[in-house]
Amino acid sequence: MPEGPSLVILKELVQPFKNKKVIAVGGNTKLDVTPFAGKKIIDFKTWGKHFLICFSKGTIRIHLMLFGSYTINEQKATPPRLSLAFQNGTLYFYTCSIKIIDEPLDNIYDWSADIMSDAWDAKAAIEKLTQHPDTMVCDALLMQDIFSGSGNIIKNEVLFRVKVHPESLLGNVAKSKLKALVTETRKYAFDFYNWKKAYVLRKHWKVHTKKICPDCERPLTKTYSGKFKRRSFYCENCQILY
DNA sequence: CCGGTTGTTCAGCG
DNA sequence: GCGCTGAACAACCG
Repeated sequence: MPEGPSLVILKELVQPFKNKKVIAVGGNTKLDVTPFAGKKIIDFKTWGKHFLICFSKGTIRIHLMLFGSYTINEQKATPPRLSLAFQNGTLYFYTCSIKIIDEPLDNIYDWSADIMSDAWDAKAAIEKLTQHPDTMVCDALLMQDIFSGSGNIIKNEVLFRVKVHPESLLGNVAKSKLKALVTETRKYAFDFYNWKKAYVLRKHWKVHTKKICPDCERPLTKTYSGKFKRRSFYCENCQILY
C-alpha cells in the first residue's frame, strides 16, 4: 500500500467518516486509544506516507510501513491493529505503526515537502538537493524531508524518466537536471495515483522489477544502491552517471 | 512454496 | 555523539 499517492486514495475513501463521531475503538495496538472513543474526527490528512486522523484534541498517526493495509466495513482474517467504528461503517488498519500526536501538526510537518500536496514547493526541493552534494540521487529520492511520500517505485521510475543513473552524486548533476528530477517526481506521483486508482499501476512500470530496457532493449541492471541499499533498476546505456 | 519486499525505527557496536 | 549494520515487524505476491 504504502507510497504517498496510495495514502491520498485512502484519504478519499474515508471521507464518509469525516465529521463523524467514533463510537468505538478497538484493535491490538498497545497504545491507549480509548480517549478517542466518543470523539469526532474533524479531518483526515496525509503527509507523504503518514495518514493523520485528526481530532480537535490530538491526532492518530498511522504509518503502513511495508506490509500495512486497511479495509473499510469488512474485516480481514487477521486481527486489526486499530479499528474505528462509526454509525455509518468501520475503518480497520492492519500491521501498521501507530503514534499519538499531541502537538499541532503544523509544528511537525512541512507540508511543502509532500509530493502530493497543494503546498508542494519545487523550488524548496531543489534548494534542499543542492545542500547534499555528496548524496546519491537514489538516496535523495527516498529522503522524506525532501520528497515526502516518495518510495522505491517512484525512485526507480523517476530516474528512468529523467535518464539519470541512480548512483549519480547530487553535486555533479546540473541544476537543470535537478529541476527536471523534481518536476518529474511530482508528475510521476500523480501518474502513480491515477494508475493505482485504475488498478493499472504495475502495467505502467518501465524499469521497476523489469529485466529489459523499454527504450534500447538491453538488459537492465539491478543493484542495491546508495546509503539506503534499496533495490535500483536502471539502464546503464540510457541513464547517465554524473 | 519459499524468497523477497512499495518502509521505518531502534539496539548495538566501533 | 556519530555513522553504520542488522534485526524486528509480519503479509502478500510471483
